[in-house]
Amino acid sequence: MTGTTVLSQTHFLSLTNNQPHCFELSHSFNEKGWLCLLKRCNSMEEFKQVHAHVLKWGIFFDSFCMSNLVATCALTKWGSMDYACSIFSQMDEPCSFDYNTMIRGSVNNMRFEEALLLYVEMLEGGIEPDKFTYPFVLKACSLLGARNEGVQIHGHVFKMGLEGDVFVQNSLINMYGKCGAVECARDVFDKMGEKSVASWSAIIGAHVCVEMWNECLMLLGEMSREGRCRVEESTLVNVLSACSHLGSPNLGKCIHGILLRNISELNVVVETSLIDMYVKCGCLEKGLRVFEKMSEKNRYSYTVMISGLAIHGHGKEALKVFSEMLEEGLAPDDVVYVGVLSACSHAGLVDEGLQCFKSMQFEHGIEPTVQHYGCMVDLLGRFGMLKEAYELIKSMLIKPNDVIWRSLLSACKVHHNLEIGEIAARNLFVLNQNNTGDYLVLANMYAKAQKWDDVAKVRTKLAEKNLVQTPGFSLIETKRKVYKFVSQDKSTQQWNTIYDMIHQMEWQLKFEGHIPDTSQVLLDVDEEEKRERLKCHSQKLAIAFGLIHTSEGSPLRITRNLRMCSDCHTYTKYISMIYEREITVRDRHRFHHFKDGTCSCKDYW
DNA sequence: TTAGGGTTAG
Repeated sequence: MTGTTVLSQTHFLSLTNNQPHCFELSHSFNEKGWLCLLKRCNSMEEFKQVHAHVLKWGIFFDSFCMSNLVATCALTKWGSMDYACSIFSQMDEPCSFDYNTMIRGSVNNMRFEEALLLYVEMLEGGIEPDKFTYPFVLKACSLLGARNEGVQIHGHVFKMGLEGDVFVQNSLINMYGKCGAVECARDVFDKMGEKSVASWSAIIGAHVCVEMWNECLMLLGEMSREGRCRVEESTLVNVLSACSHLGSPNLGKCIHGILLRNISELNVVVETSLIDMYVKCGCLEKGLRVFEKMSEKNRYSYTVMISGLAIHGHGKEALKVFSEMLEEGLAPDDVVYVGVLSACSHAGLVDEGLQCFKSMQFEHGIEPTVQHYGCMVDLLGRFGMLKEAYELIKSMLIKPNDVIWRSLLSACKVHHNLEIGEIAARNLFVLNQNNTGDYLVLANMYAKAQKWDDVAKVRTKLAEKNLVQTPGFSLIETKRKVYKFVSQDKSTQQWNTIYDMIHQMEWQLKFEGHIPDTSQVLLDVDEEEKRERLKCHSQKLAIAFGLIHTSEGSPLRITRNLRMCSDCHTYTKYISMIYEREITVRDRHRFHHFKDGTCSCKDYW
């Protein structure tokens, strides 16, 4: 506990951790004693008293003393950047040390523009920046996403002859990475002599920023092969994020192994990343095991667990974990409520969702954001309560975005309500006219209602706008390698074998009574062509590849970038039964676990 | 004279 401070004319008394410190000011203050006192300050109150005495003793204009006052004020947790600025402004000749302190303090206090202005002021004042200046100036650029400024500063680094400093190089890699210029980051990295762990973390982080997940994993491999740097937690957190995005549990498990071998006690950040990786890779059980074993849980860990249970359709369990979080005394925030409401939505828990939406606002004082409304519209809409969903949108205090209207439109498609669907589409097209998927959903609804003129109108609009559909793809991992398939894909060398398998599967499916749902194909082609197109959707190609390259009975895991079409959903249910395989598919919204001809979503998705 | 540098989860 930090107690009160009483500073008299002759004594400085501070109660730190209940230990009184008493100094004879007359003996110690005017020499090095003031530095001692400065170091013992624990609050601005105490600092101001030391400052007052510095002024009283007339040592204020000693530059060494001023530098230390500024540094203490700008860099301690309890300090004040404004107060530091006021002392700094009184300095006649601030040196590079003072500028470095002020730049660092500004960055730590999220005052990034100010940090850059200080740097400019420093240059204009003819004060030469040193190797300590650049890491923080570059950090300001990364956090501002200021690539142009970063490039100029990179030029200054060369001019100053500091391009060989490992900290400056690491900062450059980070700056380029955060600004999305991965090639420039790579250039700095490749030219480095000795690389530190931070260099590897920074370059992997740079690839994470631009979602080059495979490259992240390759870099980790390179790092281990080089063997000079010990892999640290922070490096692996980045790689775990790559595994989550790739949906690659085997690689994720390897990383977990490396962590367990190298680090005796994992910290809460790493454990949270592990849970996130496992649940996003479809291994909910493993995620739960990590979660249960955690010695310390915070709001982040609860959020990943709740959202994880949500995307696997375990709404009731997600609500149970949420209750545990509240019992632990952790205050919920807006992000955890997004997880809670989406858990209700994925599992069709309408009453519970409505209840949570109310308690979020009235018990916990959290204003609903557009994401919360999105979850609620999704929850009501999926359940068929389309009028209620529409009423909720109309009652919103904030402007609904395209995601909200899209959610209503897709619910209208599922429940065949063209009237509200058209309202949703109209509003949606005001906000976003360039999403091909939206036009296709509307066209699909018209097609179901046999309104062919309207289908034609939507198609014409698509053509006029020159919109191209986002190419759907499916990823599958076998033997620790991730393979990517797009619809009608013939790019792989083995395409002949894969298409033979597709053909074989088609016969099996026909025998079991599967009828392809050609309404999913909105092309003006005959039925036969539609069936041909349908059977080569990326997910089916990935399944065929998986069946060829994995041993009998082993599970298949597929990750997709888009939502699954209903034909792929039915098809995969049949395949799980015919080939006796458990198939987990992660689409844009959630996980589907197919087993013995059924899906864990119970066809509610 | 002083102190100071990179990276990490929903």
